[in-house]
Amino acid sequence: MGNVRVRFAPSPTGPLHIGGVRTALFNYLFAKKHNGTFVLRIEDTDQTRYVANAEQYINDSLDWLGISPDETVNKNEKFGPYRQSERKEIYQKYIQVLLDSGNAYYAFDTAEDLDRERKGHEEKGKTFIYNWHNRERGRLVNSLVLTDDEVQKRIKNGDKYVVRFKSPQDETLIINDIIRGEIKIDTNVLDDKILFKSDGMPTYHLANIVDDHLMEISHVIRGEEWLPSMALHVLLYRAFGWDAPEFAHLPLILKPTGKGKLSKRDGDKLGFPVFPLAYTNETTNEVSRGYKEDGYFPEAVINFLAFIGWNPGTEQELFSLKELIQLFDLERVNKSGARFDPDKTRWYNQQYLQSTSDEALTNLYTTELEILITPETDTFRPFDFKNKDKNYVKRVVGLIKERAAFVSDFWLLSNFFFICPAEFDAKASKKQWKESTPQIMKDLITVLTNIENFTSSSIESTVKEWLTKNELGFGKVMPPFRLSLVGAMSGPYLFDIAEIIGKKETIARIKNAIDTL
RNA sequence: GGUCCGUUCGUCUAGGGGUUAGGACGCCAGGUUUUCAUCCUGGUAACAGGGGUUCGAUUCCCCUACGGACUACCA
Repeated sequence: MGNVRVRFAPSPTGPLHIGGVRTALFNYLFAKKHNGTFVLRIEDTDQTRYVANAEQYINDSLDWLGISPDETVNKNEKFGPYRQSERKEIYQKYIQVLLDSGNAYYAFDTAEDLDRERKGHEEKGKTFIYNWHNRERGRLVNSLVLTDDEVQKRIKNGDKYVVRFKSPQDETLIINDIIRGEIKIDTNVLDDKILFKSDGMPTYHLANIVDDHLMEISHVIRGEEWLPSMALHVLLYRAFGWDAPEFAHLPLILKPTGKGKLSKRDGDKLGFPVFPLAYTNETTNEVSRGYKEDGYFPEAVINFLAFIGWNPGTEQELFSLKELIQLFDLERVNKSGARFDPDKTRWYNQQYLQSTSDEALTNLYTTELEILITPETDTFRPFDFKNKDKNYVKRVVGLIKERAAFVSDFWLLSNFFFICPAEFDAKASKKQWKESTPQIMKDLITVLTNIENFTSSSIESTVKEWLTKNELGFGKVMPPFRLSLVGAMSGPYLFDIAEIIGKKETIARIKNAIDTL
């Protein structure tokens, strides 16, 4: 393969959606696989939809995931500027080339005129296409039906106009897509798309082709929503006399349930993030959840995103970014859309959490406050880890990590290692705390007091010995014992808990339970 | 409506003219843990339908159905 240059070209209209992130990832993987260059270009030609902090958000997201561009605004600028709003003159120059060669023309139709045409056609059950079909009937006002003098007069007069592409007649285009193969298009069904808007800005189609050519893009990897535009784009390259890049249209990410593609609303409704980073809408103050803030590892997000619409053909599921780069192949990308599966994303994160060292998890647990403060744990997180011995926390983490999928689960799973249970699970208390329990617990305290070497195994053997000697059932002792230390019928192996919190605290908690219950 | 793209377990998918159609998530059951979770083992479950081509089709071709995208002076 020659010099590979790919680009991710989002428009800064809001936070980057997970589908966009997947497109960026596939571009990144393809670039790295072929020792190519990954370019980030900002497509901000629509001034009405521009959102100020969106560009920063895009950069932050790619940085967090570790798939930053090689070339973009303020970074290795070889073909800049990388913001389309700063390339206006370039587009003006190139639209003139198309006008001069007769591949484009001026159109003066107003939005109302066009609406009326569309409605009229619709009523007759026909489809309105702005192309040679009706152009020649002289119904539309453009430089194909107007004389040159009239056109010049209107322009001088300050009349609003757009520039349209003159699509060819009676041709069958055979275009190739790396993922889908050959696609046939009849040029007669193609619209004469607007290339240049009346506000002096190009549309996506023009800017995209001009920039991809000027930036020497070799492969265009983008979402399937662009497939219908591919014919226009190929035609545009031809009109300019340029070689077209290769195209690959990625399958869409669909809603977990129901119809259509994944949207922001689905995340709110089903309780999973749709954005890499949390995002606050500046005008509405509405906050959207992000994978980062929900406690996902970037590696896990990369892994599950890579597997939406692609797989290496083996039975391995877990891959590092490095491995993904090695294995990635556009030929193995699926053609059909994939439903998003929140359960599987959780599973991926759990896998990554299990393979993360206790040391690293302890650091996250004690320092990354934004991970800890999630909707679930927000209500009770009174603990300040600053005064806690780090080794103590690390032992706790080692004991509870296998039960967690997120670092944000840790507090719920381990709070009793740090604070004495303030209340006891009502259902469990009723069931496990009987009339005779207080006396048994008092005896247990005596037994525990006499243990010199307060380790899990010695506590276990001593307590079990005492149990058999006095013919006491496990069921009478262990459940209330657990209830005393944990406050509920859950948690790691009980003797391990006792060892970690220590003899003094263990006994204090049993006393506390006797007093409370 | 028109154009284009697609269709293997509930979901993500492997496979490919002759297979017990494989894996993962989820779900269910058993085991471990005298708790809960994890973990382990097992189970459930699929080639959209109809025509061809062929000795043979889930695999190739056509049609239908269904799903999706696009159909803006948005990208």
